Amino acid sequence: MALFDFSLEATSGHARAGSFETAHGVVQTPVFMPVGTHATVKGMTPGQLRAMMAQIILSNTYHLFLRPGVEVVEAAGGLHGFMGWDGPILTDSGGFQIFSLADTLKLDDDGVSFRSIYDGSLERWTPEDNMDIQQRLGADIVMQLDQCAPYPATREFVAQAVDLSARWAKRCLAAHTKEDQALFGIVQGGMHLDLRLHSVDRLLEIGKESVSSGRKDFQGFGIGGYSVGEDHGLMFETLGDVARALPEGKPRYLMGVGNPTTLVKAVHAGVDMFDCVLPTRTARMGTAFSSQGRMNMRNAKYTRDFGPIDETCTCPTCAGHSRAYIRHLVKSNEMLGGILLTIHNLHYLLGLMNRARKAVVADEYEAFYQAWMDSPAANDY
RNA sequence: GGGGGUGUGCCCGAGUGGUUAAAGGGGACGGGCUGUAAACCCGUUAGCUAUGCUUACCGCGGUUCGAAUCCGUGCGCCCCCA
Repeated sequence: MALFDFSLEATSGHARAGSFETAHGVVQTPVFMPVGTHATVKGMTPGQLRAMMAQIILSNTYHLFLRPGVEVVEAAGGLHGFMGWDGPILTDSGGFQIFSLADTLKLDDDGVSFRSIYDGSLERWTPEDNMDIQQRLGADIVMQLDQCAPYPATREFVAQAVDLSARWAKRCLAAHTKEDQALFGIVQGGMHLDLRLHSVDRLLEIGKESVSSGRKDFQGFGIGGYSVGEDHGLMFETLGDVARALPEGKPRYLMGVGNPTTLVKAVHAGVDMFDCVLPTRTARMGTAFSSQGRMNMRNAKYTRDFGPIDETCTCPTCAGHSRAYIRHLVKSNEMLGGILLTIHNLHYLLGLMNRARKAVVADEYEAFYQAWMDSPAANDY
C-alpha cells in the first residue's frame, strides 16, 4: 500500500474505521492528535506520548516559523529529529493563527501579511511560501493555507473565505512536491451548508484537475471553521452532510475539536481525525476528563479524596496518584499537577478513540454512541 | 527605668476627619478554557428578615453634625538608650 492511501476497514452507520501509512508509521482512525504547537506537547516527553499510544501529533507552522525559524528545524533534521518524536506529525498551516490572532493582517490576492506575535515584525506568506515552509519543517501531513472565518460572520464574509481558501488550495497543491508528505485541503463555509458543500466541490474539482494534469491530489481533507464560538451543537446541523460529501476513500479531519462528546458525535457523523488543545490545556488549568464528566481538581471536595481521578482509568496518573494529591499539586502550582493531568486527559481521549474504533470494527457504533450519550460523561460537555 | 514606633477584614498591607463595608496583594471558594501569545483568565470573599439595615479598622472613654483617621487611657507587639 502506498503512503497515505486511506484504507477504509470498516463502517458502522456513518462511523468509519480506517488506516493510512506515513513515513513514520501507520495511523489508525478514528484518531485524536495531541497538539504540540511549539514542537512539544506541553509537559509531555516523546516517551510519555509513545507510552500512551499517541499515534500522531500536531505541531504548528506559524509558531515554528517565527521561533526557532525554519532553518533551525531543518538543520535539526526536520521536526522529527528536532523534537525527538519519530512517529507521524501533522503541521497546521498557520492560517488559523494569522486570522484569529493577528489584528494587523493584510490580505491581498496573492497572499497575506501579518505581524509576529513575538516581536511584531512584519511577515508575509503566499500559499507557495507556506508550502515551502511546511515541506522544510518536514511533517508527514501538512495542511493547505486557508482562511478561517470567525463566528459570527456575515454570509458574504464566509463566502469570500471559502473562495480565497479554494484558490489557495489550488496553489498549495501545485506548489507541494514532497513525496513522503501528504497535503490536506480544507473545507470552509461556516455554518452554511450550501457554502460548505460548495467548498467541498471546489476542492474536489481542484484535485481532479491536478490529477488529470499528471500531478498529485489532496490525500485528505480538513474540515475547518467549526468550534469558533458558535453555540454548542450548531456544528452538527451541517457536519454530517459536509463529512459525507467528502470522498469515502480519504481521511476527514475535523480541525480543532476535542471535547469527548463532540468526538463521539463527530465520529458518528463520519469524521476520522481530530486535534484539540482542550485535553492538554484544561489539564494544565486543573480539569480532568472522567467517565463521570469533567472534574475541576481545584474543588474543595477533593481535599481528602484519596481515590484515583477515575476508577475505570488505566493511565499512570490514576494508577499511582490520588485526587487529593493532584488537587494539592494544582493548588500549589506545581508543574507535576499539569503533567499528571495531561497524561490522564490524553490517555482518556486516546482511549476513547480506541474504543470508538473497536465499536466501528464490531459494527456496534450506534450502541456505543447511545451508551455514551446516556452516560454521565456526556452531560458535562 | 527613659525615648520612639506600631496595632486595619482569614493573612499581609494602603488609607490621617465625610465620596470607606474600607485600595492592592495573598489565601480560600467557584467558574471558564475547542486547527495553544494560556502552568492562564474571570468572578465571589462581614452578616441579615437584603434597592435597606446591622456590625466592623486592639479595648474603653472622649472631641465632632460625622472618626479606621483627632484626644485621653489601658493592653499587646517592635526598635533604641540605660
